[in-house]
Amino acid sequence: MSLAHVILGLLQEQERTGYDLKTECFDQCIVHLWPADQAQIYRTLDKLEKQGWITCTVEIQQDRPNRKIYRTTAPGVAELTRWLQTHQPLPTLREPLLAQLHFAAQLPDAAILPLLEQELAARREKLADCEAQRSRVALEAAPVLSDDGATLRQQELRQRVLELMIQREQTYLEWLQELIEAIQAKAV
Amino acid sequence: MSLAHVILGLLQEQERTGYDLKTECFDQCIVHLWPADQAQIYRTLDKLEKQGWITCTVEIQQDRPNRKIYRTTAPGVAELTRWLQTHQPLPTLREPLLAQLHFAAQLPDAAILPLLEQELAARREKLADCEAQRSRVALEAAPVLSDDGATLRQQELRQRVLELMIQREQTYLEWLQELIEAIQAKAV
DNA sequence: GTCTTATATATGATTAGTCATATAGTAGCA
DNA sequence: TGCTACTATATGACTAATCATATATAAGAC
Repeated sequence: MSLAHVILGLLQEQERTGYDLKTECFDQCIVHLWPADQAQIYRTLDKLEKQGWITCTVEIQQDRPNRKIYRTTAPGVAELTRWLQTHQPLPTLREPLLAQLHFAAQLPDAAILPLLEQELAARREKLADCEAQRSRVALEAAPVLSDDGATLRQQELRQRVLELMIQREQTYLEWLQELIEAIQAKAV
Repeated sequence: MSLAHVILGLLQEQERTGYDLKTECFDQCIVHLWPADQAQIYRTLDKLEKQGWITCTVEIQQDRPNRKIYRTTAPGVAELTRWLQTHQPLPTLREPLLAQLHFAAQLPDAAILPLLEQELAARREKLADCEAQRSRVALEAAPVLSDDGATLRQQELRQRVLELMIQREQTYLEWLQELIEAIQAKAV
């Protein structure tokens, strides 16, 4: 399961609580990479702890609920390193809109077009989100110009990953727009 | 659940058995659109039948196991039409390689490159598969030039869907190649 | 004679992911 | 005073998907 390894990766960067993981990582930078909900994060933390790949210390707080701060162990880091070098099978992607279009020929234009328009709007939002994230990573990168090579390399790799996600969304958007135009021009 | 609707769409085209669905549809044209394994197909057929959206008749065969031939019912077609016009939320995609790269900065080039090369090979295979399918659909389309508009529209839509899948794979491949070159040139 | 492949359906077990809800204290707002 | 929002963890219930295996017959390969 890759979620476990993503969490391992995040905890290796920095010790964190489940809440931190959710609000700082999964809701922000990891959303488009590996979405995970709160329940799954906490359950995976339990699993990782039982595996011995992470440990936790409880921080008792007076004004707020106690926090369980997790960090990686030596076997955890070893497992992460192993996973990082292991080729994963291509993800199976299921795109509802494409499945719909595969069967949509019988529908009139007036039924197909709204579907495409809604997808267009949703995709534009996602693209904007990825672009905003790219800007944030770029800003992070600036102050580290004098930093060590590893950090630079990380920024560069993450930028590239974002770049791909943005390009893919752009491809999708252009395709959608062309399809909409073709249908409007009665070419489909 | 969209699998149910994909099956509904396939059965509306033509009556079929679970085995037909698996071998003719899901293993061939639907693989890259909505992969499904045999167990899931049979269980979904049961569910659709209980829902009253499909019915089946058993064909008794002497030399081979009996076949359960499924077809859509009127409520089933109505449900398909409703679904075809209902906007579905964007799929959440989880790409293991991108997740790995997000954390891969610490790895030496010699560890990252094989990962990228393996992905490249797998993606090339997938692209070839999609392109082969596009050729098949194009061949199907040729004899129907004189056919009714609905069939032409269907071919056109399916071509467009395939076109997008191909474009997305090409984008991915180009990105991968650029990344490999950048790493080899020590630019990352 | 055995092994594999094709035809055909069914089910048990498990994992991964989602949705909802519970608990519990603090802080700010109206 | 009550309402909402934030911090923080936990669990029950469920769906979707995957993996393995069972059953049964026939045809063809070696």
